[in-house]
Amino acid sequence: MPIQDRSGCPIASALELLGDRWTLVVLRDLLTGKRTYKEFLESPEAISTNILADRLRRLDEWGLVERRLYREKPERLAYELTQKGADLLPTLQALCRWGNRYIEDTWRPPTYFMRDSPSELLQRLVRQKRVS
Amino acid sequence: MPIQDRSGCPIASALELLGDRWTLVVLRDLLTGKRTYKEFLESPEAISTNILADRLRRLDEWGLVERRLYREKPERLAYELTQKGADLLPTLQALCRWGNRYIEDTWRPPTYFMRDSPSELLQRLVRQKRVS
DNA sequence: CTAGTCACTTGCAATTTGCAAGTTACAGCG
DNA sequence: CGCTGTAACTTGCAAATTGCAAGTGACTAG
Repeated sequence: MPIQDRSGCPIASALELLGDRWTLVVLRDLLTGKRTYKEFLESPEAISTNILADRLRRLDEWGLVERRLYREKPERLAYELTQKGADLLPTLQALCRWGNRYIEDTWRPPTYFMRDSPSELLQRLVRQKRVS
Repeated sequence: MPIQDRSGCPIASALELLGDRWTLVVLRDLLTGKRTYKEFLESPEAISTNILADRLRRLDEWGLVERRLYREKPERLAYELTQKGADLLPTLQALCRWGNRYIEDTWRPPTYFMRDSPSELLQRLVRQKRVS
């Protein structure tokens, strides 16, 4: 639970949700096509299960993702980015550019990740979902 | 102290330094002309003194700021952004745009903050320092 | 009937945070 | 000289958050 900020600063306010070690990593995964709890767990950063559940709950509460059953029996659910969530793409792109420039041995993300607009990327994710 | 990440992801790696509630708020202050410990403390978010000292130490260790005595007797020091630090401006700009769009009652930052390139802003800060 | 998968939750120790108070080094005033 | 004030911290400690391991419930496949 974050401190209530209410300074009115858009940056400080955004950090109430995003200002921790994991939330933006989950966002990165969502923006590169991951959709299930299991897929997030498989990322190389090895987030622990309770933290992941908590961050997904908060992303849902803030309206950056929506939970959607993609199969019943057995119940399986996917987390899908909303426009609000996808609109953090430019922030992640900028952060990524900085990381690539200043931190050694960081890999380059997929081309589409650095090139697409939030809406284009959202479309890409919808198409990908159809295929799988 | 952050977990050593070493996933190689530029985003996750950058979050080793930046992924907390306060570091980017201090960066925001630096990018809008604040330079001393006292000035950071006066920001409306009310960071506590031990956290501020720790974050400034880490920003220094990572090379995003440099400590500089601007007066001896009594010793007074200022924190000055390096190019590496100033190059986070695009990330903060993007985050700011997102905050203004999606979080209610957030104020608009100064025009130059949203318009300048990192180098232009750095120049602006140097000029400002001369005047004060 | 047994083992396996997915999506979690629970318990608990270790770390980090936030708050208050204290410290050091000097300056200015009477 | 003694006192108050300021800048830039540090220290102590309680409270909150994190990380790790183990457990749970619903179902499926063999």
